[in-house]
Amino acid sequence: MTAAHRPRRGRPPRGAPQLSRDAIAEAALKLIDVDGTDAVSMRSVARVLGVDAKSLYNHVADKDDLLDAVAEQLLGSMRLPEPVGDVRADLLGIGHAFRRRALEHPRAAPLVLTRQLASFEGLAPVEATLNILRAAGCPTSEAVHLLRGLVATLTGTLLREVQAGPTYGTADAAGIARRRAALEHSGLARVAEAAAELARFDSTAEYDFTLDLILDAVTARLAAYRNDDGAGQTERLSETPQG
Amino acid sequence: MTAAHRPRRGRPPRGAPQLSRDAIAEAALKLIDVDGTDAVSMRSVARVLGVDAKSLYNHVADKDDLLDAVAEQLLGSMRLPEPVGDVRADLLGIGHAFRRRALEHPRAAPLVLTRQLASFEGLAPVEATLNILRAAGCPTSEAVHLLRGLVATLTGTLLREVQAGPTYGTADAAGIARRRAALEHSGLARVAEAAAELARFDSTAEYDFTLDLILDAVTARLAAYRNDDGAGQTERLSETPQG
DNA sequence: ACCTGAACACCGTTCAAGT
DNA sequence: ACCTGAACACCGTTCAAGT
Repeated sequence: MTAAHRPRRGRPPRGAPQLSRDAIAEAALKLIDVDGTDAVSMRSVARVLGVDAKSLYNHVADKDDLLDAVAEQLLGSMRLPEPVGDVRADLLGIGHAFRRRALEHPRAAPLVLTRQLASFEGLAPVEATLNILRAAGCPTSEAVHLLRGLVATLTGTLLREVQAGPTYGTADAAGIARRRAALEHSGLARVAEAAAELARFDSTAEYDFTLDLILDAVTARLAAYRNDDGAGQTERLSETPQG
Repeated sequence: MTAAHRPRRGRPPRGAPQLSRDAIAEAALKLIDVDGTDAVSMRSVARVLGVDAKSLYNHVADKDDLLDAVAEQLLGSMRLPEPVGDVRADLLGIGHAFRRRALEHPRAAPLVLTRQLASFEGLAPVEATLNILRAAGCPTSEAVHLLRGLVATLTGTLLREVQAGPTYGTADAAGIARRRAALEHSGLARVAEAAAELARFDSTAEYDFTLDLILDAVTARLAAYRNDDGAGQTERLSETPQG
């Protein structure tokens, strides 16, 4: 056995893939896309990178931090549509951008939707949303509450969609029939009555419905704030807004 | 060493805690409440029950099924308030019941909010919600969509709350000041402007705001369906409803 | 500065063997 | 029917030692 055949030691000679937080996140994402979050281990990620598992600790604090890195990368690289000046259309645009992103990496999406990210990777969507709400005449404090309501609704909707997976969709006729039968025999009157509707799930239609629902509420609030013109608020607008 | 001091073999002699899916779920919940979901392992749960880890496989299929059992137990034992006949108040009641439950076991809540439960443990809240919506004159199909919108919003809101934990609350003045400063220097105009509001988080106020927001939308839809009187719908109501 | 060998204290799960 | 011993193929992470 020559030296070349023995496992390397020290820094890689040359041409070896540079290890970095981003490269590690990318390798982990690749594993998640194929085999799910459970397939991520320090060892499996290292294997993808052709490196020893312990080397990762030079770039991420621990496994949790590695998963944060994946979530940050997904959230940070998200592209938002240009606002057109209509509140409803612009918020809808952000909502759809989120969904598009989530569906590009459905198995990684729960990471983004579920983790409490301490970094500032996710601030671009926040800025965009606040901008739309503020331009529509919403005081800062209310804008933050509405933002949080929107985020919660998007989170819940997307989380359900990506976790339901392709099995709970509209395609699997046999599964739908089975669920429907079970619901009809649940002994619960309303559930039985709605069995046909409960058994099937069109995720796009459901997403659009829920987004429409919450945007009804948001735009109604915006109209109310505009009529009030901030009465009783400490926050004031410096100029008459509206895009 | 006498026989009594050697580890047992075969079924426990007597008085030993009966192993069961419920007992296992309960033991796991105890661990989660104290040390979080990560503290759950087949071995740690078995230790709580004074039993070998492999014995658990006689009552749960695997670790995933064990966690499902915890989620089912939490969801199944939830008590819902009696409806009073007012849609908004009754839906609010269900929302608050969910939150109360989640806050009783904050570290276990993500399990319930996140898992795709195949069992029928969670149907009671579904029945209750459908009943409220149907009694208010909502056709079955729309009722299911509204139900899903409500669930998504509650899920997203509660998930954020339990995951934020006590550190991201209103109590930690130093943390708020730190976050605020960071947001002010983010380089994003709207984020900086709203830094004070973004840095703090009153979970009860936020929950109430979001629930209020979505209920505005739901009640507006109900009013619209009532005026339409189901025009263009295949679903019809057998009697004039409204509680 | 970045990598690895050796090592530690864990995991989930199978399967045959006990009672 | 329900339990365990022995065993397998894994984990995350530390720390000293290499280059």
